[in-house]
Amino acid sequence: MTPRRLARAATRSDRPKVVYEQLRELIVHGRLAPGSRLVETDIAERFAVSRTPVRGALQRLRQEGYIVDSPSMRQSRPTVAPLTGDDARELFDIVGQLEALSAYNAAELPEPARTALVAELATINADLGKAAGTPRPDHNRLWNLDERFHERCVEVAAGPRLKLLHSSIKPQAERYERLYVSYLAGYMSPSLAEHDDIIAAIRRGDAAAAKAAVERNWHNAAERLGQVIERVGDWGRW
Amino acid sequence: MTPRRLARAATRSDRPKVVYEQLRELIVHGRLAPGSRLVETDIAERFAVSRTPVRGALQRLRQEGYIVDSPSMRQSRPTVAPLTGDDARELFDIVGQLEALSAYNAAELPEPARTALVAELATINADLGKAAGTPRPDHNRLWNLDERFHERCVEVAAGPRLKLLHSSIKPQAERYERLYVSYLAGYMSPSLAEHDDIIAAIRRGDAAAAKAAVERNWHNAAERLGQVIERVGDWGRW
DNA sequence: TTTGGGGTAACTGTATACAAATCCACGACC
DNA sequence: GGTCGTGGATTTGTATACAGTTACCCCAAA
Repeated sequence: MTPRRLARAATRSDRPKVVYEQLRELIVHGRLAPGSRLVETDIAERFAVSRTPVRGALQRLRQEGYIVDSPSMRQSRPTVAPLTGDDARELFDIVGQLEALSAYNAAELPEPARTALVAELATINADLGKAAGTPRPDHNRLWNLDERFHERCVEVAAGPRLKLLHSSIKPQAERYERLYVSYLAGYMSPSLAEHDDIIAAIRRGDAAAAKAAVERNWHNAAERLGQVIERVGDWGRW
Repeated sequence: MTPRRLARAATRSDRPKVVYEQLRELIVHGRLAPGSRLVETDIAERFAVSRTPVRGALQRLRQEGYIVDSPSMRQSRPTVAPLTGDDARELFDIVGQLEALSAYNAAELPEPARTALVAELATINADLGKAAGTPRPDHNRLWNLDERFHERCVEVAAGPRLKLLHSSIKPQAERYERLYVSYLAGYMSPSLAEHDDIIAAIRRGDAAAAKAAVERNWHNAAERLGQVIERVGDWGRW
């Protein structure tokens, strides 16, 4: 990957966005470990831009929770946010609440769109079941399918505000999911059943049930993940 | 008010924050009308700082939804976000979901804290009832009490992430509430009863009920507000 | 009177120089 | 040997100059 050229080639007003996306990618995929210090000048040099667009990207990452300021001093020293069990639980509950609202709206969608969505979700979940059933499941594929399942509801049914919020928070859950997906692969079958509940509720237009089903799915996921984290240990704390 | 001196006196690393807070205050209180253009140079001059901290403040306001970019062009021209019925409904539902999660946690609080919170909420709601019962209610006082009622749950029971999210979204609901509070004063009694439901659920430690009660409260508030907006007309659109 | 085009003014994006504040290491003194 | 202080290096915060783009205004022509 050659970030230098990407950022340079970017048109004027996209530079902060490009830097933001690249950094986020690095954080989510763990290439920037929790606790790492982010130095403006280093980043600027690395992407071949000045500190100005870098500042924009960092501020956004900070506001969205990907990076935090070192606790000690008044002058802010941004570091990659740590991954802890408590944070995971809170984060998953929040994402669950937001996606639950989407599901609520999805269940109230007018008829042609709703059936289409249900069909789509059913297909994805079936694929997910098949992928999980194989002897050595492809973790990346599992994650992608699960991701798409949740994403579709939001894309179709959420309003602009909800979409914005979701897109800024969801990737942070991705940090945890990507790290622990190998440990979580064994817990797929309850998740599959929960997805079926969601689909059924949306199909019959039962908004309250759809909402509750999504909340359950995420709350259970938080519990499963929390247990795994406690077993394996936190990252970025000691 | 003399913003010049405020921003100047602020210590180095607080300047963007001060500008942010002042601008947000102006927007929330309607002194900056929906659709107004925000020009970096003007703001910088007004607060007697350079464009750099102003940019930080604007970026934050944009990300939180207080300002939007003029629809047409690639270069961003920030304007104060319009107020519409649809947006109000979506916004209130989101805030409701977040506060519902807080209430859920509040109902699971360990014992000394929970009783204290319940007592506090009961007092506030009683004051609210008294204030609403007087012949010519003080709208500002009504709003403050209602605000405090909702705020306490979050302060006591929410985790750091939830608090952060809430503090960035809630003031946007405030924009609507402050504008329409005079029209909404007549609808206080259902809201009072809904508050009582919340208090009762937390008191008996019924987390699910507390969550549902908060969601109902906000969803109904969204409906009441939506009707008022449709009657009175949107702001910032025509 | 309205519409189209060109030119100018205004505003934002970027880069960079400078100032202030913190951290780190080294050394002196107890 | 340990601890505290001081000086330099590092890094962020701020201001400002410059470049590129957009919008607006004015004037001419239909």
